[in-house]
Amino acid sequence: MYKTKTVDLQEAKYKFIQEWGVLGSSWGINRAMAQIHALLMLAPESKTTDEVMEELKISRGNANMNIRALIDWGLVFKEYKPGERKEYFYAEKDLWNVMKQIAKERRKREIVPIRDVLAEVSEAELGNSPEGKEFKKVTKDIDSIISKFDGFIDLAAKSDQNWFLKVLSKLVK
Amino acid sequence: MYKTKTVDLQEAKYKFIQEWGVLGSSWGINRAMAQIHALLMLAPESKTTDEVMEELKISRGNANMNIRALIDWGLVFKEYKPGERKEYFYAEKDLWNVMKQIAKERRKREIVPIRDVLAEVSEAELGNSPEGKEFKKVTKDIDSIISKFDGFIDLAAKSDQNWFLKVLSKLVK
DNA sequence: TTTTACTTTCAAAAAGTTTTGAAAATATTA
DNA sequence: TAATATTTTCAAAACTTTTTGAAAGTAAAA
Repeated sequence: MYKTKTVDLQEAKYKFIQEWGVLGSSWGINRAMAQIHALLMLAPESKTTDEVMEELKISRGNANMNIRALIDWGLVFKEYKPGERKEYFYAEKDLWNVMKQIAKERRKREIVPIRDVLAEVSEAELGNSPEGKEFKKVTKDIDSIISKFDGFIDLAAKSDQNWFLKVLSKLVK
Repeated sequence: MYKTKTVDLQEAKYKFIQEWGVLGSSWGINRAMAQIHALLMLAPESKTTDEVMEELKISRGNANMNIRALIDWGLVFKEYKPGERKEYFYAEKDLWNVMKQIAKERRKREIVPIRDVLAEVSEAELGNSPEGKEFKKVTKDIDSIISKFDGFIDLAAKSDQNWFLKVLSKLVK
């Protein structure tokens, strides 16, 4: 087949997958989910559940549930191969699209709820005590920044990577 | 004292603190830590460990450890009051500074390690198999985007809120 | 229809994380 | 110095999340 230093590629893959798992956990994404995502991003071809189980040494249930979750997040897709009964899975590989997708989901799951609470709380009758005043000030301030971020994420999600990289380089130069 | 609808302020505070706790957990910050942060952000005056324990109904050990962690993250500060033996704590309230601080810490804890792995892995002898090629492509791509983010965070951390808001509004307008 | 291949579910187990509370350490006052 | 106030530590308990694996479900082939 291919004459490669197999050990090195396997080691490199392993290291990257482990680190992607660590990164995931500190962002509230479970290890298995992050590792499956890394594995599929690195794979030139789509993989079956059995391959994922085998390569990451995880159980069928675990593999199945986390592949579903990744599909749910729009980061992994299902594919059927002609003449094959098994389902194959492949990942979105463009990191820009990955980030856009994550931003969209997190916006829905996190920004929307906190803004709802802020809106609700801004209706409350808080009085004029120092406590009440401080509360108003801080929550108003928080809502103002969050709303700007929200607008930005919304915009970024509609734009392409090129636009974004231009913006970044203009800023950073 | 102050004639306020105490119930409403207390309720509003309670709701906000709870939600900040939920938000924290989905970003890998434990509930107590996020709640203490919220409590101190909303407080017009600095608070003692006992007040934090009392208001959030948590144990001394828990309060102590998480206040330390917040100090470690640069989000909470210690204050001594003349004639008092107790330590008082207050939070950074400017959300821009809070975010800058969090970005700085996360950069150190997360971006630096993943870039280290990417650098290490880019040195490996990967060969010319499809696997090796795909690995190189994907990791190179990831490093390129991460490095741009890294530069941006670094820049943002050195800038003030005004600069940032101007940038955002220019983009969003 | 029955068999076989494959996917999904979910209760129980394992692993991981957070919290408690009491004891030890430290600091301040008398 | 001893007594008191306060903070820190950390082992055990409580809680949460993740993982397993076997059973149930579904779909395709024989």
